[in-house]
Amino acid sequence: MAQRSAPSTIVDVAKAAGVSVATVSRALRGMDRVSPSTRERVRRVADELSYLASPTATSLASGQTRIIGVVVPFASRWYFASMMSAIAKAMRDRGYQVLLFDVEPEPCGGRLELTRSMLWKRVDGVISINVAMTEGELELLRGVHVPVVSIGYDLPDRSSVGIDDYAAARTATDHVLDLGHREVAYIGAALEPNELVETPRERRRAFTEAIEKRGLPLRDEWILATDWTPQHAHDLTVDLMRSASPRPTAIVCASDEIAMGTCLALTELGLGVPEDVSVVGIDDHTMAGLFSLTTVRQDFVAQGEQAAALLLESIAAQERSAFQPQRVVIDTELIVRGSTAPPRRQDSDGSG
Amino acid sequence: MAQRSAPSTIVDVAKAAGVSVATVSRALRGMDRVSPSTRERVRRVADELSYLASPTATSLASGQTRIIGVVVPFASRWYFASMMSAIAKAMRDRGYQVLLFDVEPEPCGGRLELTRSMLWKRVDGVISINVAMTEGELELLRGVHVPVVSIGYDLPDRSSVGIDDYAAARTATDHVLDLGHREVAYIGAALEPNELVETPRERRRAFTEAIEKRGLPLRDEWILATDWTPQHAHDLTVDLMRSASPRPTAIVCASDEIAMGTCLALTELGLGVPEDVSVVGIDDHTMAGLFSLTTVRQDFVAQGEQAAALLLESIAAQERSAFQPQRVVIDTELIVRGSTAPPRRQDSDGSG
DNA sequence: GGCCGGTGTCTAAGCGCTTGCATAGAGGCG
DNA sequence: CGCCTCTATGCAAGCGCTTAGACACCGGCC
Repeated sequence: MAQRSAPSTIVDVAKAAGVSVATVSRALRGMDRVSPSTRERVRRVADELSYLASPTATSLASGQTRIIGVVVPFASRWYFASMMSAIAKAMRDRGYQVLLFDVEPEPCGGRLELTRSMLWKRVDGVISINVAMTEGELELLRGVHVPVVSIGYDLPDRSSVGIDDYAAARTATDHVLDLGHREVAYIGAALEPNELVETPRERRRAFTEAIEKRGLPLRDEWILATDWTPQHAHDLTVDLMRSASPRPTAIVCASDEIAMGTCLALTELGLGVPEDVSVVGIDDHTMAGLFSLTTVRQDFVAQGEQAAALLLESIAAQERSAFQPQRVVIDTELIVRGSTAPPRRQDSDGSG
Repeated sequence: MAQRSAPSTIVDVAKAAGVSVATVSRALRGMDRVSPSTRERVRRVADELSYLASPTATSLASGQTRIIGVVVPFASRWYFASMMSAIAKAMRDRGYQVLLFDVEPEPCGGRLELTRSMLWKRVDGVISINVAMTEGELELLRGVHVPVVSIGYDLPDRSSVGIDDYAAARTATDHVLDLGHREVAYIGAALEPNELVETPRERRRAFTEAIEKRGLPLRDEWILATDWTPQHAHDLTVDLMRSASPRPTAIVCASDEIAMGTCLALTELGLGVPEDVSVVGIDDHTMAGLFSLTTVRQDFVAQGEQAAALLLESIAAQERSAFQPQRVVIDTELIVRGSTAPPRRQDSDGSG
């Protein structure tokens, strides 16, 4: 007589357990005001009927979807994919699922903007990874009362997690400086027009300040800006090494992908890494080991965890309307591999 | 008097337009049995109230979530991230959102299995990218009546899209063979225990058959299997080139990531690509150009589009309970870059 | 003029939960 | 022994939509 076809609802469980649906709901969700024996019985019956609360019904009634959105500018790029994956895992552990908002720009035209229909009553919160939110989007998010935490940059009145970009780039630069390099170039990222995104600026500032701190000359033509792609970095490196005289003996890269492009370019030009040129990156990319790349590692898992935690806090706080934004900074770590070494002894030193 | 705070519901629109909620629902969803004038009025009122149907309520009432799940074994790897991104875009164009099911194996233990709670009443369908479904999962999917389309492999009684793995690998192999290479190695992927996943097997078979077709000897020790990572490919390449005698003059790789690992290894060993060894891959990875990699390109956008289309068909067909699985094969294309060239003239040819 | 088939619209019954409030017992207390 | 306080449970009103079926109205037809 048991209906194997139709999945059982809370009503079935209530009937089978001889209680009201309200009690079933309470019992199964671990709320108080349910006697231990009733709870146990309800649980057993629910199990037997392999009852599972309908998420859509639950959402409608409770107003919560247990889904969060993750906004990324380029879902297929390594950094974003890695971060997304880390977030998805952290969220899964907390009982949430992740909706993908890939706002990658179409060939023509700017990136996709978040809309009310993507968010409203759809997600309990949003994690935005390094995407410069427009003023309109920020207002939208405020309007639909969706908490946000940002990764990699800060949003007004929102929690955020990220690494210390300045410190990471400073560590990378100081590393080659400590090895004795004095002719050091920097390949970074183009500065974003959006003021909120500080990574390109901060990393570059760290580089220039590290150079200046040692009293070394700062050459503008040795500070290059990419679109973060290895290809672009490759091309810039070729130009740089062809035209510069003297040539830099070390190149600090704002990311490992940039560094990989640079390494490939150097090899192509017949320059040895690190014999002729040292290269250091930031990230600890999956392929960094392959390139023997010295780098400053950032921890995706930790960032995903923190972002998840902060978002849930924001959600909870919103309900109590008692929200205090927080900033969490995750440590980075210098990983020394084979792409950096002291500069080759110069026959001409210039000094004296 | 207008409540800017509370978002308007269908009831508000109905009142303001002087019709019943049923009419609003019909009018807004473009159903028939609504007079043009009424429809127009309802539309205008809805606009004015900036009404948006609550997705949770709609889902509860209609039984559809307009969300699909994408199952990937490693969300952060390039292939999966690219495919996911393509799917997300194709689905977005069709009014669906994408829920991420990253089933990446934990350090210890197998991969995460899909559960009823991840699927039931949550997604209208699932696209599974190259993940070997267990028998339990297949049954689960059947049980919850969630249509599935698979990418990169076939599932019994379900639609699928993919490239012709055999043809792709055959093209790659024939390419180096046509260039005159006779000492050719293959670095592929370990064969999956799951019978459904044929990519590793098919690509390898294409290689061996191409070799045999030309009457060339097949050396087992020149057929290597990786876990798809460049690092593994790198290590295998180093071993191969150190131990083999004679050495292969060309290496066919089952993917571009493998090919990149191989190229890096060769460079490290002081071997030129393509002067000493030609390398060909499959995929046309974002970084393939950087490595000047000759490769067989596969089109992610087309695959994502097709998968989306097939899934929507499956969903529609399921409602009419008239489903016919389909298999769509997307063409691949040889992209010749600089990593392949005729073999260097051998002083010893061995022949006669 | 009565009958009929369309249209356009409404009524109301769900969809399957959550939750505020009412209530029935069970003790504890004076 | 009556009264009050708690605790465990039930009742029922939502949550905001979809949709089957009822119904009114209209013109056309014999």
